[in-house]
Amino acid sequence: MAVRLTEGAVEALMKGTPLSNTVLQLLNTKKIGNEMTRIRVIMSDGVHSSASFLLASHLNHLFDGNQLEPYCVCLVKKVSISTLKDGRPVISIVDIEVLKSADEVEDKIGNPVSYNSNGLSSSQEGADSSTPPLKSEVELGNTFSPKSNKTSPQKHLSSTPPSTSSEHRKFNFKSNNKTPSPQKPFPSGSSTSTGRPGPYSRESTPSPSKGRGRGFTGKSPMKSADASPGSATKVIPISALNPYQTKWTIRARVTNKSKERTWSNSKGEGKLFSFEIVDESGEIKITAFNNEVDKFFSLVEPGKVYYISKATLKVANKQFNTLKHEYEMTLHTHSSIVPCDDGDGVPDVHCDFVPISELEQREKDTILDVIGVCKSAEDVSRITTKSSREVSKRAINLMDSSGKVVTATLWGEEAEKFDGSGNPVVAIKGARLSDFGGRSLSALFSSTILVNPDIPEAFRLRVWFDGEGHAVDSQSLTEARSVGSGARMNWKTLSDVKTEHMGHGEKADYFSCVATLVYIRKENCLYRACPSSNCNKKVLDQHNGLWRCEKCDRDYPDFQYRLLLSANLADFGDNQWVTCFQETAEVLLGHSAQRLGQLRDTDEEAFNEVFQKASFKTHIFKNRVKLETYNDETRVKVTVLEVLPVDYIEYSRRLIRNIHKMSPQLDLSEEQG
DNA sequence: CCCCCCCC
Repeated sequence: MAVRLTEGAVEALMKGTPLSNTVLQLLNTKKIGNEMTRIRVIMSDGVHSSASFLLASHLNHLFDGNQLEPYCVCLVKKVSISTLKDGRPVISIVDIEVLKSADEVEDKIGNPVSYNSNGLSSSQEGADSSTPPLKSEVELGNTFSPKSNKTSPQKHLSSTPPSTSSEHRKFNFKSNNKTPSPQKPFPSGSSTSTGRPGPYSRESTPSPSKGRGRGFTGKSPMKSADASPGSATKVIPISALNPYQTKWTIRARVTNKSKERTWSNSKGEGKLFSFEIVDESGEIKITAFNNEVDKFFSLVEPGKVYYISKATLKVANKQFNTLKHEYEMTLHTHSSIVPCDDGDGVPDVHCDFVPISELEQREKDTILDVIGVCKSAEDVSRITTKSSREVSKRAINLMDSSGKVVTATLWGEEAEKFDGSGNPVVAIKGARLSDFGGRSLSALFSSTILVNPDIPEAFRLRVWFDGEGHAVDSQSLTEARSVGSGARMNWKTLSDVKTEHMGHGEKADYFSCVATLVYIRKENCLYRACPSSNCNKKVLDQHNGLWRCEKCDRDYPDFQYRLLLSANLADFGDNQWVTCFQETAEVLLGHSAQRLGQLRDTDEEAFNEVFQKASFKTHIFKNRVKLETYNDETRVKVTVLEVLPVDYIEYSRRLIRNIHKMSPQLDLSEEQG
């Protein structure tokens, strides 16, 4: 039986429509990323093909199990589409099923042409060879090239131009590699591998290629003979630079570039910009002033590799330079910066992302890298600094898969241009950790802010957030309210609730308390609920594979687990049974209802452990209390509306207040400490 | 040769 592909699906997906259950033919796969752990896929609907598909990593076993061989026909059940900084889409395949194996199909269906994200179809050629390389396909790793890595004609500026035109030619971009597609991807070309000659060798040595800028299926070409343009000086590692040696060339990648800035002080005025570069040996900061700004500002592009020679080394001013190098560099009239098109072996920017949940353990003022989904963002605002300067600022809330949120502040232009719509993934390299509000982050002039960066962490977060993360009850490390906002909290001890007869009135009462979860009833904490959104009604097992919702008056093929938790809270004076619904219960237990349902059905031990771990934890509980009559028995019912992490400053203030309540003769001012 | 890293 012939299989019918979902014609038009590729175009729709590429335009950002997250179609489900499309039937597509897989034309090819390729391992990508520095660790070669991501699988990129070319999919075809018979009309168009596209290489913008990425297999979500939890599906890698399908690739490893040789199920995703070329020409197999797949049901692409679920996708998650994200957009790279330059606007190109990445279609993450979240769920897929092979309908017809490669053996059964044997050939390409139809005559698909490659669909480019600009909406144009390339003519003639088959998808395999004509698909332009996505940056992601060649560079996925814990790295990024911050700005565009376009292969447009290189600007070529130098105060001492390259000596020969042949060398210039040699540096031209090597593209359009039409090598027939190898069945297996070439071996990992991790830029930090040590089992091959280093990048400083002048010998012509074969080198595994990361494939930068080469065709999708291109085989690693031999690296061309090394040559530093314009001089006979040796290419040395950055770490070997010092002020006592002047004849050197380094080959390094630009990782961070400042804006052009002017200054004016008693010593004079001028303009400058600075950038940072990295090679296998280390990093160094380079500053250009005045004429050198004009000469080099537009040439130097983040992410690109250059030969650099003839600059001045001076001792780094550690007050303003966070890099480890003992020296920093200043460009002068004879300095030379020449683009190097072959960046093999030169590492990309590396981020050491600190999970948001770990920020509480890190020391204040640490410079670190974070990545998260922008859950929400403030509007931009203008503030005046202590030195009477006006600056724009915008706070954004970043969440990662730990469910923790941290507030990060962007400044100036970064604040103004930031667009948080669509919950982009945001990475900040070199943010400063502050203890404001508990823990928060601030971008510095030296920070790099990346929106939807082209790195696996970002794809992982995208898939996580679009799948389950958006519904997770997050907890912020940054206490949004400062002093006085506690006024919104009606603080009570548990004994207050009783002695003040809270909830006995017409309307419900609301109170907040600090209490410890001393007991959680596991029994009946989960129920099977209607899968339609906002219904939540318990469904009945029809014992025919269907679940009946009385409220919707419908049978469903599935259900969703929901939590309805009964727990006992205690503080220093009393205890209280409370009810937690889905959202609060998930926070207390640290797992989604769905996950707990699975655990209960498959791993009782792990299920029990969740409750053990959640027990004897102290939180701030915001509650509703109301008198309820049930079977002629009247009692107060306390429902937990929100669970917040205990902020120790708040907590101690509250303790003081309570102690004061108990011993009013003590003059304890809350304003102290 | 700069060196601003901010605000609640």
